[in-house]
Amino acid sequence: MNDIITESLKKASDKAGIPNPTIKLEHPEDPSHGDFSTNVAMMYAKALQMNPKTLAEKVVIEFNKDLPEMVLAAEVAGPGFINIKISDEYFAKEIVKISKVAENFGKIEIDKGKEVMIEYTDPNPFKVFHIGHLMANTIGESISRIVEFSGAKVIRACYQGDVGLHVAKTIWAIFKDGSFKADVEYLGKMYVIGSEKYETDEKAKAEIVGINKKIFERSDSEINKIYDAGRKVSLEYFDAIYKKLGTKFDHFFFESEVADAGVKIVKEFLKQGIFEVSEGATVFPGEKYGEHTRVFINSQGLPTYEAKELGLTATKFKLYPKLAEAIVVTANEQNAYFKVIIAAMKQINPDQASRMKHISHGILRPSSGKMSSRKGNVVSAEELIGEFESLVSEKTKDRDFDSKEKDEINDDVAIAGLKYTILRQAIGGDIIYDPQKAVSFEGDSGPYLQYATVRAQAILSKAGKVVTPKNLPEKVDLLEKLLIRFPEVIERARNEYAPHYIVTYLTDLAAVFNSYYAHNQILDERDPLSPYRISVTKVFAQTMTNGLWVLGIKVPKRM
RNA sequence: GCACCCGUAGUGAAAUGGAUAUCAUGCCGGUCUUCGGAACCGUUGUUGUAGGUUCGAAUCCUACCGGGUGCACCA
Repeated sequence: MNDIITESLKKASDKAGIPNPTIKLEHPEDPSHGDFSTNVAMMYAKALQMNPKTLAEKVVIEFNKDLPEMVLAAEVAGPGFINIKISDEYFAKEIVKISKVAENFGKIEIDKGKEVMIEYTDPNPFKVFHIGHLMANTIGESISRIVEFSGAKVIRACYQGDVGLHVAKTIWAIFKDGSFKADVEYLGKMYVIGSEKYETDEKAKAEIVGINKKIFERSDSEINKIYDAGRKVSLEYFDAIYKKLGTKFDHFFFESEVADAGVKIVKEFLKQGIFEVSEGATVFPGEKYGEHTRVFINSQGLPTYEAKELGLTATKFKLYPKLAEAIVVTANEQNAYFKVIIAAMKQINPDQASRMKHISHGILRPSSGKMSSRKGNVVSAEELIGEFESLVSEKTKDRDFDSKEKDEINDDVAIAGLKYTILRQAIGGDIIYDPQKAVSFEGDSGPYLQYATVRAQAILSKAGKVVTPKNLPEKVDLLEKLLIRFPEVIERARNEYAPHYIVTYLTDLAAVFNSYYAHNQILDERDPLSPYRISVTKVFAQTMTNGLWVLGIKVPKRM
């Protein structure tokens, strides 16, 4: 529909004296202004030395001469907008059409045939899986699903730091502690101790650096034993969290696997002058490219995170050479770091560099202060999910469900509340998480969306079979108009890597449906419009289900 | 010190350079509780400051004020 209208407007504008115009079609905020509007006349008025309103009138006259079928009327309004009204019949017919193939409603094909890798979450074995990882996972999973919904083949990747100083710090503390427990909480504690000593105690620092080297070399059997056991218990623990969150990774990358490749690249391009040796370390002199200098190989000859990143990227493209995009989701404290990496990549492999995309998120903070697993004042994902779950179970405790179903509902609702909190706002900013408000189920919330969907599902199961309606309404509601926009919303979310457009849309849609529900009797055997309303309800339920799926939120059968 | 990001009702957010800045929450007031009231309807209240660009600025530019993050061998 959008394309047809844009085309007609283009022709009309051309006839009205605007040669080859760019047409921007938008939905006016105020529905009384029509279903579409465009500002072509205002955009080109100045260049043509005309009054925008007069120009708009001319365009409308031309447009009216050959109206697309679904358009009812076009008129000039305000400072020179052209407002377009679509016939109610068109909307009603579209809804009926969609109701027959609702399962795929919203899927688009702009990425058909493309392969896209998205790397996200990236927790580190031996460290806590904290709420930052939870945030990255929620965002990365949603972007993955948006891209999938757009037709691409998505490869979900997770990159885990199984070597590096953080591991050495943990193992050092375990040696000092004298005992070893294969338990993530214990490992987390040891990491905090090792980290503190590294900063404050020169002797400890030297020992940790020594252990780090041995980890890389795998030269000490006692270290290897602790290392292997600790790595295993961490990874199993992460798997349990992914399951709960609904993520299935296609590929796990480990720092230990990409380190050598990274070192090789740095050494090769050191010869070509891209890297330099400075104070015993191999660095990338970022200042030459408007960035800052970073160390890629330290003075002990070990690769830093930077070199490993290069190795990782090279490995990704080696395994999947066709990748149209290699997206990486991280916290925004890594923004400057990634700029340097991409600047270096541009020198090493400009083609691959152009396919890299870094998306960063802010922090999810419980009350105040920066969260850091180094300082130990972290909220773990487990704690946060647990908190949500117990608040949800408080609300469902009087419901008449058996305990197994209730557990599932509590899980789905808690995760919905959490993911909604993260995805409702534009990616990048901090999310201030007030425990009380985040769990409140009133108004904007994941459970509100689930509830509206569940209500619609209940009606549908009572209605039985959805039949093709014989009667269509003369006037459609805002609900139908909104429903039809779903694929547009997906496309915009995909183009801007912005799940929050979908959240905003679904929240709007659920509110409009709840209002429709309150004002219309949907099931009524005597009402000839009832079959139509059932079709609308079906399209609504499926749009919500599909939209929530894209956000990584499940819809329970009952709640 | 330098660089980047962010300042929108009491609170949390939205807004593709467009029309009267939207939504939720909060406060106050209301709704045949037949299809699931975790709902619906109404009232109240907002673009950090000062300039500039533009027919039009929350959005772009400059300065200032306030907050966050990052800047050499951590990840």
